[in-house]
Amino acid sequence: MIPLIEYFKQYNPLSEKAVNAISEICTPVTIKKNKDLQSLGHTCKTIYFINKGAARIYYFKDGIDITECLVFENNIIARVESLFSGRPSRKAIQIIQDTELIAINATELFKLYDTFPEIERLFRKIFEAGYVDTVNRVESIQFHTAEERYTALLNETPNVLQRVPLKYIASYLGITQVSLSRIRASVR
Amino acid sequence: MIPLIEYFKQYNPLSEKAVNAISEICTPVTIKKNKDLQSLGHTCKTIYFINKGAARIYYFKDGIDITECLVFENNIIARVESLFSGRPSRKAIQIIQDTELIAINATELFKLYDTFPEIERLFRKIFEAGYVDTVNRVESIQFHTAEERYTALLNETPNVLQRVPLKYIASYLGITQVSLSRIRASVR
DNA sequence: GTAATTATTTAACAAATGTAAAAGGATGTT
DNA sequence: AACATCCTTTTACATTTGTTAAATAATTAC
Repeated sequence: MIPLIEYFKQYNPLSEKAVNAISEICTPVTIKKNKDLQSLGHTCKTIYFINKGAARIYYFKDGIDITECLVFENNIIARVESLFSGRPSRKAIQIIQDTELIAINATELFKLYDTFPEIERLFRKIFEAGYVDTVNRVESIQFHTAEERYTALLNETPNVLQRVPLKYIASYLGITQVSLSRIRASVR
Repeated sequence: MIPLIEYFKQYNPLSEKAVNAISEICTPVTIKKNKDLQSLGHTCKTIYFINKGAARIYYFKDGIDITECLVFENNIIARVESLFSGRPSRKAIQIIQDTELIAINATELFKLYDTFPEIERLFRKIFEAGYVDTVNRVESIQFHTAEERYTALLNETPNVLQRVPLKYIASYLGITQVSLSRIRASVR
């Protein structure tokens, strides 16, 4: 729990009462590599914090597996388009390495918003930051070349190549495996 | 003000007191076509609601004008990456047609969050919806062809061609004007 | 440890998009 | 009305990325 509380405090100070209330709706989860943490078609009702490991959100477009995002330790992962709309998600969460997580019951969390404005504020700020990241991602996809996106990813996450199969990285970058292979060959 | 209050109530019910408090930090603004509403380099401290008209957020990438988003009446427009980070924006807001807006003072708004949890909740929900839209936009850019994105835009905003110059639409779709011209020729 | 499976690279060709330059249209100003 | 300016299209060619298939490398299962 400690890394999660530290993570929260980066965004908003929390009273002891609020920390306790959040702790009560958290459950530790350990999952093995390649397992699905949340499956396609279900409505997202859990927000996860990754203590250790790596995960991705993915979906199928024309039968092809697409990685929407990659998330590593000390970050939260959730299918926001389902969490905020209440609609079933067309996406799934898969564990990429053996991973330790903390599952936060989102239904209970949203109830806590009514009694703890500081918790509502905390998650407001967390998701505002996620919103900003996503706006920046649009810019990155739209106006940087695939090679620029690849080298930027290596800079942001230096050990990503050791942790994530290239086939997942390719679709995350918005290109095919073949194209990524060519870029890697030309970068060498 | 009435369309703005109606817009708010779609997201969250508001007490009369809250409506009054918001009204006090709102200012009507009328701007002519092609004028910049907010200029590049300033920190975003205003959220706008478009009563009538159209606007875009744009920036320069390698000296080329890029449209990040297009916004029409009954929607809010703000440079969230600056609003939520407090950092100067590399982006500007330009008015595309003669436009009537309501300017919401964001600095004052954020102060209202402390006294009116319902207002904090309102804007939390508004920006959660914006977050979802942006996640969907990533998907659209990454995995749909330019032609698919063009026809999707025509469906979402049927009169967009009458309201927005093609040069803005092209960069919004992530392609050049030449490429958009070719797509339009092939769609005919 | 070996076989089977999965992941990655390479090759050859096709399709989409970019670049630069020129030509046509549309719009605005005087 | 005429001129200048800006917007859009077209053309020709270059570059990037996609597609399919095969070859090689790495990993997993027995």
